[in-house]
Amino acid sequence: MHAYRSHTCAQLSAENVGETVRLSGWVHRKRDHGGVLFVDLRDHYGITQIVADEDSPALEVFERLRAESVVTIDGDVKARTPETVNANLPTGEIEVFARSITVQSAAEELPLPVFEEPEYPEEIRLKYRFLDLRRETMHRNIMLRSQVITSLRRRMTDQGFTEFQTPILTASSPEGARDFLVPSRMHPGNFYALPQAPQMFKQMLMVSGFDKYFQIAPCFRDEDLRADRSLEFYQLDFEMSFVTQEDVFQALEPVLAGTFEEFSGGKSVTPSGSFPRIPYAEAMLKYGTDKPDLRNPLIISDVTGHFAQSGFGLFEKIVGGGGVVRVIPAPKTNEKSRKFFDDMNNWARSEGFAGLGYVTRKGGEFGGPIAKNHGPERMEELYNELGLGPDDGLFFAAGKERDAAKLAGAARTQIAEQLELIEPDCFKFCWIVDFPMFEYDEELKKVDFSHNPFSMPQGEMEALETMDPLEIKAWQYDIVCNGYELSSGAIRNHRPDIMYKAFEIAGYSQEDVDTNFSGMIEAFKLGAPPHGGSAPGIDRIVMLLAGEEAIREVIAFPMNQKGEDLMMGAPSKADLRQLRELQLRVVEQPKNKPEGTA
RNA sequence: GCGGGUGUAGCUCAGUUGGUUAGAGUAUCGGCCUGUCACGCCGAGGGUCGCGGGUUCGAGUCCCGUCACUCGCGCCA
Repeated sequence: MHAYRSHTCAQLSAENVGETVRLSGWVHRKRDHGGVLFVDLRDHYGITQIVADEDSPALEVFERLRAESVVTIDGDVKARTPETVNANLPTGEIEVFARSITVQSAAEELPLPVFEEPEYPEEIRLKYRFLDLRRETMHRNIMLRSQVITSLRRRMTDQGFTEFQTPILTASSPEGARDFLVPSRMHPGNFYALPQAPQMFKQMLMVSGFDKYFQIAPCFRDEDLRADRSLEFYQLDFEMSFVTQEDVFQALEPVLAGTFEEFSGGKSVTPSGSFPRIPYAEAMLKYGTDKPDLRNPLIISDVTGHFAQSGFGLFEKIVGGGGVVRVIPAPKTNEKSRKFFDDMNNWARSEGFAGLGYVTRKGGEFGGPIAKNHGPERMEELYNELGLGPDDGLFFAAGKERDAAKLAGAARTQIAEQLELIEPDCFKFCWIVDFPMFEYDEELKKVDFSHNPFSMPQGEMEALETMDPLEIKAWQYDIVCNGYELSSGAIRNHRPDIMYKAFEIAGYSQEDVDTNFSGMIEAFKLGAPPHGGSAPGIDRIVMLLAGEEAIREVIAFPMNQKGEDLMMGAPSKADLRQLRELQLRVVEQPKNKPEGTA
């Protein structure tokens, strides 16, 4: 017989009654009745009840063994009597009578219980992640992650994509985030950078003639963390040659829709081939964000024109100063108290906005200061234009366009949540397209790239030469699901002449480009195919499918919000020998910075 | 860097208007128990109320500061 087990803890059933078996696992739960004792023995696969009585040498061993100890049991499979069958357990028709027991590893008192799953502080969960991961939900999440990755990989290879590996120790890439640097021992004073994405390499693979690349790629960005963002994360990174934006969409939609359908547990998924394409400008207007949650039925409208002349002085002033007025409907709020509307305004203030105005309407009767000053006839006109009914409220976000759009977007989410309008049990995808190529940087007082400088401008050279730079769109796109940005991507600029011209508009010379991006420019001068791709975030995909609200719940060993690994104790100080080898010295910063220093 | 929330036993939490020796469940330890599956019953140990300062006759509770964790903003595709 095998040293540790003849079966797993999920394998035995009534068919095995009478067999002698060997099981190994963790003591999940122990029920000691004195002369008889039951143990739920757990492994990766499931749970089997072990029983020991005074005829078994295992009885007194189990009596002093704590939960989560690891044991090997030799015993006989016995049928349970009908009244003792546990219908909740797949192995509930049988139990194993322990003939002998070997304690492989006795557990001390636990800092957090594995059994049952109340909320625990993340600090303790992360410090004892190996215990946390034994819990059913976490175990299931991590298994789901593996299955999702397997499915994504299969769907990509089925479409003719080839998986590649690209360097982890590399040079700084031209993404916008802060790099992680790794000192080089052989080149003191020089540093590798960890990839923020394998961007340059995948483009180089296209130039190398490989046509369709993908990789489950680790990426590193040294920026502050969020619930859906960590220092390191994985992307389904892919790139294709001789493609238009439409080709990229047609390649990715079946992969995402297929994977979501496979693992959504019956929730509806936007079908492949019908992901809506929403231009960036439209998204900012209608949803107040470039990552709209389409489960939310509310649509923002611009009503600036209505308030150019208005009895409501504040809006008139804002509009006169070049600002805008946006509105978010609050359908069927006639029964809502004044507190509901005031609370929304307080919420907006707590979020750092100036405030959120509102109009109430009950049975056609308008209420609130905006309606009063603007006048009921003009309100009626506005309502008719917006297609709103006699019992619909209306919230107002006014200010500079950027601020008003942002407030309206946040309010749209808040209102829909309060009114429980978010459609449950579905995954709604959309593409955000036509991102602007350039934007005006208010701080630097100059035109700069708005996203990635290596995207192809729509209209190519002609657009760069003839159009207002701020009007030029890029072949740049994001894919969004339920309000989460899953990826961004682009058709790349593979033409050195267009590259130079684009950088010239942003204020960089040909020499700047040659110096900073020599490898890429060189490659593009020696025969580069038109190409493009995208890179959906794996952690966010699994998070959505697992129904979790933080990617930490689908990462086996995540960091806390300060970027610390509490289990391994990273980051940690380097010892002097290591530093000497690298010719580095740590310069301590004074804790209390005197005024005027950076 | 900034704003919100949280911090009481190993863990989850309660703690009234500022008032006796800070409680419960769970876990741990000891005792009893032959059919449980959240087993049950009896008992015990376990506390810098995050930390520091202040107000007060008296602070877990009020005030100020600070730290930790977390959510968000900035930042970041």
